[in-house]
Amino acid sequence: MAWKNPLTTVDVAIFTVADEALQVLLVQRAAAAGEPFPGDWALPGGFVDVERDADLEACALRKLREKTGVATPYLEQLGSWGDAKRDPRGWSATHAYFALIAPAPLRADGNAADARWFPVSGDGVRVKLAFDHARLLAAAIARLRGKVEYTSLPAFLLPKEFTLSELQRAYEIVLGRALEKSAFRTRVLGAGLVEPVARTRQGPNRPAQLYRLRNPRKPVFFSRAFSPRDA
Amino acid sequence: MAWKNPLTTVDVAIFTVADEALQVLLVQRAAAAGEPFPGDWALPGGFVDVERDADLEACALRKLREKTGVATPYLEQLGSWGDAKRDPRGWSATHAYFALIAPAPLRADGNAADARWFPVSGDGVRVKLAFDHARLLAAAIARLRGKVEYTSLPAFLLPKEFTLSELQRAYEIVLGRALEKSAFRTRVLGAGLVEPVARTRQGPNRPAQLYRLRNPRKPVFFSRAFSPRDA
DNA sequence: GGAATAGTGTCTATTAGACATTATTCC
DNA sequence: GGAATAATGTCTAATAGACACTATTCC
Repeated sequence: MAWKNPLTTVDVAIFTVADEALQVLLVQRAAAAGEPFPGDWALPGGFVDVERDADLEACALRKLREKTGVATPYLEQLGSWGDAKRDPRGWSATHAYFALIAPAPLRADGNAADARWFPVSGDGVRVKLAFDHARLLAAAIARLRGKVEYTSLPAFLLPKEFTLSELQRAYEIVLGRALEKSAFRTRVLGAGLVEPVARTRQGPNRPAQLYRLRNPRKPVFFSRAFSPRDA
Repeated sequence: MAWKNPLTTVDVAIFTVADEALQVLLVQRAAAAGEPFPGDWALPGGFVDVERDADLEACALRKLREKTGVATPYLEQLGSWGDAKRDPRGWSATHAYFALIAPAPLRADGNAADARWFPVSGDGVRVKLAFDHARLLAAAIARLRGKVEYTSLPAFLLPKEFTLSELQRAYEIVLGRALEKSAFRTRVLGAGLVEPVARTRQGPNRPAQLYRLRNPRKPVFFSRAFSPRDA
């Protein structure tokens, strides 16, 4: 192989919903000499380890597990970005994924000395990101918002059991706009996306039926988007 | 960098519609000694050239141009596949794209001694493909079929000017099922996807209005899929 | 006029959206 | 009973699908 070969990394945009906001997990880069973007915040990621990672998805899952302990997220490939300039060390290409998980405490161990949830505002976060991660994150947010219009993705941002109101709230947080309750329920129940469990959520008011995903691995696609009106 | 780094390639699934079928462009691999999969058919692609390719998309466009001469196709990133075994030369990752172009004569020059259109049948072609290209091609076909339900992608498989009947036929070929004429026209015209040009297609019957894309760069997304009935 | 395809009109069924109403709990 | 949220019902507007019908060319 007489070829100069690009560097290969995997980065993961990990989302959840907490505190009434969409949150993304960022890690702080080491301040060691020679490291690019020392101290900056970045999406969890890094070089593919050809000894440990069987394939790209396994690599993404490993990075997610190292930061959150979550082993079975919703994981989707976002795309890849590669050019001569995005990494000061040379021509590099990253395989970007995005993951949706229920709110989870972060693992402080390992090399992830500093991992934190950041609320999403607009098409990014308020801190400057390393590499071209602002671009990756914007793409992840756009993909998520786009798919939420016609899929069940927000269900993966919630704990295993949830009420329809909580699900609707997750949709509204990601979309940034209110949805009509009746239409929302008809749609969700009609799609067979969830099934009721024999428990209710108690509160200072009428208890709410709890549901769980009928298929916790696969999202459901609706044949119509929400609010075609504004389209 | 003490890292063993994966090999990096770009592959492109190039589609068109001709002879009443969806066609994909394949190239025959060299039979030289040491080359993997000698003589097998494969998607056009190969190693990223860090000297010539500014970024991944430029690399994909270069490969498309080398085979077809087309410079401005509809080009979309399909995803990436990387693992330890897909290339006998070592851990490799490919960035896959898919392109839609109007029927075009192939360029016989260059290293593409043998490039041919193959009709798509089912989720692939009838010849055995090199590497994991059968998997890539199946993913490309699935993506195309899926998006055709709710986008204007088939318009990119036609020449610059076309009639609504020709556009409908392109949809039907990709989808593999008939569409209702009236609903189709209402939808296409209502979406403002095309605009009439001051010419008609003559034939042994009533001439048909010719249209062109209003925006030849960007696809249109419909808010509803075709035939939600069967969904 | 006949064949062939282009293009339009009418009707119905489905369903999202808006909004009102009823239901069930805690205090 | 009052507050709060859950859950359902009713009405309307939009539109896809089915299918019939009209229009325009060549022969």
